[in-house]
Amino acid sequence: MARILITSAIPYINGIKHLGNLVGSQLPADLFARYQRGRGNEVMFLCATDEHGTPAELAAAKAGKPVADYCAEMHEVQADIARRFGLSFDHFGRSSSPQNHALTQHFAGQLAEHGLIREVVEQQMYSRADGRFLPDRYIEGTCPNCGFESARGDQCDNCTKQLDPTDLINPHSTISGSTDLELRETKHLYLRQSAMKDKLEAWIDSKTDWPVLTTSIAKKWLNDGDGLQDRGITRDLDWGIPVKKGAEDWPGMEGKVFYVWFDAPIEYIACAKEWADAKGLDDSAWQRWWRTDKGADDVRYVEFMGKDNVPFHTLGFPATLMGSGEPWKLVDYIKSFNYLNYDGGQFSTSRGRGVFMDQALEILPADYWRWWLLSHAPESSDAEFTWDNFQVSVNKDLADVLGNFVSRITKFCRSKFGEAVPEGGAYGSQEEALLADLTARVRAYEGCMEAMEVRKASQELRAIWVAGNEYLQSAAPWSTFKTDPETAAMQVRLGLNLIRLYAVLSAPFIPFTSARLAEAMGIPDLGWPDDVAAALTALPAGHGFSVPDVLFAKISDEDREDWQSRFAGIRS
RNA sequence: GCCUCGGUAGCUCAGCGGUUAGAGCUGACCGCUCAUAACGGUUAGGUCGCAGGUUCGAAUCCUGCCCGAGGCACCA
Repeated sequence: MARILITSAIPYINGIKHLGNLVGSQLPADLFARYQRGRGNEVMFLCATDEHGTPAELAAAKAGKPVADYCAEMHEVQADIARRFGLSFDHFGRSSSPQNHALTQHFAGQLAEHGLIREVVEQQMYSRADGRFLPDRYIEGTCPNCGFESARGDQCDNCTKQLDPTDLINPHSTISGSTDLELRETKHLYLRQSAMKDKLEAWIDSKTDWPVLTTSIAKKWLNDGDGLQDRGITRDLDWGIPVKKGAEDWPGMEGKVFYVWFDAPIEYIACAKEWADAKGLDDSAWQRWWRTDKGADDVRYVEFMGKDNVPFHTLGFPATLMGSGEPWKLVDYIKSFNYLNYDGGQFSTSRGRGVFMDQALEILPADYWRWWLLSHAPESSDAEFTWDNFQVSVNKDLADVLGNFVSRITKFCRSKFGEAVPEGGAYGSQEEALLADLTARVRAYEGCMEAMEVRKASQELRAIWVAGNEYLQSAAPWSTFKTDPETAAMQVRLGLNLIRLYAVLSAPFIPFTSARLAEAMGIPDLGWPDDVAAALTALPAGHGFSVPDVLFAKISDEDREDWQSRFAGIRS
């Protein structure tokens, strides 16, 4: 039995995520986790909320709540939505957990001990009105190069020139609008990534099976300009993990916290400890997933993320793990995704444009979204959500091909043989051909799922559903029944078994529907069909079943038009 | 500006050096009538972004250009 460790990029705490965020990491990670569990492998699937940083502090202030309370509430909101989408995390943790505090401080201490931390005194913009240091992007002013009035402190959006906040004319805080800014001296810790450049590069070079999208970004950072640069890992903020050297205080760093991108990936590990603690297990339970000296040497670790997250997962986080000098498990495969756009543009939280996870579940069950999103996952390039496409895909694939198949076979059986699997008859050439076809298709489906080729896997699954309709059409039990009821019984028995097979195979994509099918067929045990022919005899003659309600109601034109205008957002 | 990825039928995509460029959806036609007016079959539809080049042969390799997206280091 293989052991698979799976992490999804951890969603930021600030607000409810949209469908693009969902399909970019959590949903495909869930697909993979469910598939691997279905195959009988041991899976640890981890995700969490990413709770630190300036945006969390600002969102909390806007909501008029203490940051800790705000994050606790938003964590529950996100956890609830994730549950309702069927995201099957073994644990959904928090980067603000005590476990992550301790582990992040531990890593910083280890890195310092190995001479990989240096202290840097630097000048940074401070806003007296806001009472905080401002990240470059929170400062706007007039561009000295082109005169654009809303240039940001790091770059002018108009002429694209790279800027320093001190370059700006009439700089002001984008938080308060205050112009009362000054340069202040502050001390920060830098992770000496430059010292680990060769080690990181050798490691990246060994990953020959990774997508180009992933390795090219890493190599750019490694080799561009002067090569890999050191990275600041602390900030002057109130909310975060206090800077400490392991359990010891860090002289001169009082009142400072670790930078969110330093502690967020460490939460992948801390999350496993949260899981163990919540279950009352000791440290060996989570260490066997993360420490190669404590049982993790046979673990395959796969990370899922959007392409914007790649640098931190290919360089920053591995640098932290390698630099610790301890035998932590490094990622084996990174599956990265492009972006999902919404109807000709980007999803936009501020404009209310596009569908957000909570809204999606208000209008349709999770499986509709899961199916569409996964079968249109932005793997090779950016993808686009349109209501037309959504309506047509869902109606055709789910309602017509799968839903109607289940309906026609169960209802036919009920009317001719009753609500139990009929007995009698033996396979003929049509059935043998179907078994051969299905066996080949199931093996192809497994191949796609192992390779995490999400779209192709969805196409294979759909083809497996279609094979059922083709069989019914050619076998025509409604016609056979008139002259040869025994053969019709065999055909129907096979059809009912196909439903069970579909429940098993479809579970990674549409888990809620699979569960309904399994219940209707009266078979709670959904073992993976390693032997397809055998799997199609799992429901024996005489086994009772029930006719399920309509699996997928079709989306009407009225619904589509209604939703299209409802989620269009404010035109600008 | 630099780097990377993408631009293939009306739509969503596959193919990435070798027979007449494929699939699903949409359209047209036929069949079936068990079923959510569902299903099955047939068929139509493309100078493979543009211009050059390499090759016996290019959607597939190279060069340039156009269009879209991302990255370019402290925004998560």
